[in-house]
Amino acid sequence: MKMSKLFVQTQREFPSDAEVISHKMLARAGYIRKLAPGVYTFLPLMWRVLKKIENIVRQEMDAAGAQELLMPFVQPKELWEESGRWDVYGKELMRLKDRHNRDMCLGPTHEEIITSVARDGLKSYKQLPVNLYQIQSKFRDEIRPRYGLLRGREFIMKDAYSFDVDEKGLDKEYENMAKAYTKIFKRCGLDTKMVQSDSGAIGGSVSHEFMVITDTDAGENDVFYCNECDYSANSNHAVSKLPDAVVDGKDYFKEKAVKDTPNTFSIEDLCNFLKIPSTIILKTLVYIVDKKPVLALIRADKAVEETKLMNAVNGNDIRIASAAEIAEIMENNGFNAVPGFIGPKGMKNVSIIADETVKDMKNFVVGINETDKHLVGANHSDLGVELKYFDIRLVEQGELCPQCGKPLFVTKGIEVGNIFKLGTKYSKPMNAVYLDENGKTHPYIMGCYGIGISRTAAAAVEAHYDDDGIKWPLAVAPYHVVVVPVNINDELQMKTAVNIYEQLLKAGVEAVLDDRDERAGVKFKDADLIGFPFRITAGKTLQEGLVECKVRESGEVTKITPEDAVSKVIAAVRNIG
RNA sequence: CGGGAUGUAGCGCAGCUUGGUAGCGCACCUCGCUUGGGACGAGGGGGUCGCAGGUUCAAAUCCUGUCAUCCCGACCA
Repeated sequence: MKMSKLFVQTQREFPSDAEVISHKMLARAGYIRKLAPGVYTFLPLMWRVLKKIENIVRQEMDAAGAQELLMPFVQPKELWEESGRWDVYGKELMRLKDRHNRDMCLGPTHEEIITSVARDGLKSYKQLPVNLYQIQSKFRDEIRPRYGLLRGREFIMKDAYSFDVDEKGLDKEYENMAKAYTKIFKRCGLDTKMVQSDSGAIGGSVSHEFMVITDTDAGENDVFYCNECDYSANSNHAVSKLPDAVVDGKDYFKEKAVKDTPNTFSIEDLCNFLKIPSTIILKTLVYIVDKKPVLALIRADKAVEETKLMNAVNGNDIRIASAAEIAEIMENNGFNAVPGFIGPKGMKNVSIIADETVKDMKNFVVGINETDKHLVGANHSDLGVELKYFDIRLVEQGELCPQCGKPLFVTKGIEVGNIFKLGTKYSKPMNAVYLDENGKTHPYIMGCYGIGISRTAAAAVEAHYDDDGIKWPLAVAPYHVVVVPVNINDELQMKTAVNIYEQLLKAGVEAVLDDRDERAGVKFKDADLIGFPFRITAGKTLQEGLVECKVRESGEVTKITPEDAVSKVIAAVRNIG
């Protein structure tokens, strides 16, 4: 490809609406163009990158025994009603009507479709196991798309679905996919960590996420990990042992008493007023889960992890209650306390979920639904309710690994892949069954496995860049090399460059010839920004019969003969396959 | 949906306070000059100033409404 004809417009400045590195770089270097929030055109360079990633995914999925197909993007409501998700998926599911007023939706994921495909085709245990996948645009109407390709509404995803006769088969395929995923990301130039996670709207029992750990602020997930053993988990799923699990307020309170605690609306106020540590306060938070009130009880120095709380009550949607909602809930229970003084005592018609940290508290401080008062020196028998304990706590760095007891660390991660054990979550309600050797029907045991293709591309940028631009890993770069004649009016330079370019093309290397009548600085800046892994420059060193070969990743520059430059690049490209 | 901000050429911005019919840099076209890290000079093309009302002789500018976008919180590949 000749640079003069390549459809790319680099920008001298970063777009003002970009926040994270990958978005800034991809927009400035002419890879993407925004059409609407979270909706981007993939310009030719971007499309080449995405196709490279797709091909790596394809090769590894095929090698792992999966078969590619392509399902419809627009889906009828009926299937979603069969699985029960039409009502619970929420606003991320883009719903629309066709001309006959039939309800449809844009596919955010394809469990329903693949399950219906499977039940029509997979009738016998002899046909199982099967793993089917597709690479396709998905649409999720995210509340707030941001970070460019990292959180688009329309994005490219590889989604695979496995069907087995039993759990054992699923476990095996799950392992198989985990291995394939690690390989895929490695080939894309990304080191990933496989972490335990919550299974969210997709559902199922076990799930893991593949996280790219970056030092940029683009990582949206907190990942907790242990340096001593293999434990790692997303913050929405991480568990830990508390270093100081048993707390007793007996040093502060000799006996149980109701105390005046005026204007202590926050835990901090209360600590200051009573001159006590927050560890001996029982904190009560009011949440709304699926429109119903839930009280969350937790030791006050710890925070509630909302996903865990939601799961504790089998909910789909959670948010903290507004002041007005709290007032209404209090009124329904015959109280009028304001936030800061709320507690479980006397609360009816609300779910009360206590974190495990509450279990070992003694002689603590708790709200009793009276404004400006707290009960101090309280114990569980004073709460007037039998508590149900769950782990709803947000883990913090420094807490101890649940497996080996060593301190946990936290880091930011970009989730590029996710694997789930679905079990019969879809096959059962959708009556997707096979016949065993005795002629008995059983629902398939399913798994599903996603990779964000466009997100992986963005993550690759987050992991490989410098001040001058992108440093694509060779395997996913839009082109392998740019050949730069410094001055196209210099006959020797131009002839040498064209010669190198043609040799590279002949050898199957993806090369660009920068044949633009631009000054050297412009060409070099563009080459760095776009991120060609190699740059071969035909310039003044030709007087010694040499060209320059620059490696973008390391910045290393060598003066070598044109022949050596060609062989060097060819060798590198052959090396990635 | 709550909190904050912004809409002026493909990109980045000024002009608005104090109304007088739109400007700068980059990019684009032409010519000259230049050719190893985003040169320079001259000339040129491109904008119903988000949209709709209103005030006024006159609105990018003032008023009202509306739409959109971006950032911070609840979603997820």
